[in-house]
Amino acid sequence: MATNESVSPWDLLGDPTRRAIVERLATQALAVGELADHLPVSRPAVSQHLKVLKDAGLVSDRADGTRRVYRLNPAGVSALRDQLDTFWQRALSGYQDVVEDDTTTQEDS
Amino acid sequence: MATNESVSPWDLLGDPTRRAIVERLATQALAVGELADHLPVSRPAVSQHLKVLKDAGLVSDRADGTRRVYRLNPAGVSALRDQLDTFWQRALSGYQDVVEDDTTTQEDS
DNA sequence: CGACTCCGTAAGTCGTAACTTACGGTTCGT
DNA sequence: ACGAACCGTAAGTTACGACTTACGGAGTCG
Repeated sequence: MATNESVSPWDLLGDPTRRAIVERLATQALAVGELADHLPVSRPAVSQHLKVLKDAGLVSDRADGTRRVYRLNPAGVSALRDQLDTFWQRALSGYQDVVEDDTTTQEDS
Repeated sequence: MATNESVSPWDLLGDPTRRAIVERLATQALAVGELADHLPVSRPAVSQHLKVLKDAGLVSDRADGTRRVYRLNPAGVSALRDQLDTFWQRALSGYQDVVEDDTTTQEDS
């Protein structure tokens, strides 16, 4: 059920609020209310975004009392990035890829 | 003026039609009508998408008789990819980047 | 010049994603 | 057991992007 591929990664990260949530969860696991406190939208809005992210397998949740703590799902993040990379390869194959030739990468990984 | 940064890369590539255009232009330079012939939308729709892509510096156009030939702009593509990479670094710094090697240490619901 | 091709823009319609408020369920503390 | 804290979902509103048709401009060829 995790890492659902039926949703385009562009749809997932297309929303700024959702990107902010992902960035925040990358720093630390947080409850819904804690996320909403630092976002310009209401708490239910955050819940709805989290549902989308969870359905896509990008985040996982864990009960902690009355709170629900969300964290990033490494496998989902990995799958997401793979999909984006796939686009780039499809888009730029047969085309001079001048991005990687830029050699501004500070470190290989 | 090229490589306008005021538009989010997610907004640019968020639309499937726009992604198809980019992928197609990566293969070869094409006129508006030629692009529209292989897309499920009308020619003006393609024109509007090309305007967005051009304003963002992703494509450049060249007059050829009555036709307008569009091609990808390498600098724009490079800049776009940099912006996306920036997001990933911001999102995943301080977080174990498991893209290259992950494990499904996951619990759901 | 006149007809034809190719294209960009204007104007308007429409679907949908994102948001709000309202409500009910679950859990914990006293 | 009662109230408070925390959350998910339903219902409804709204803003906006993508699309269409209609039109006019620019270029080409006879």
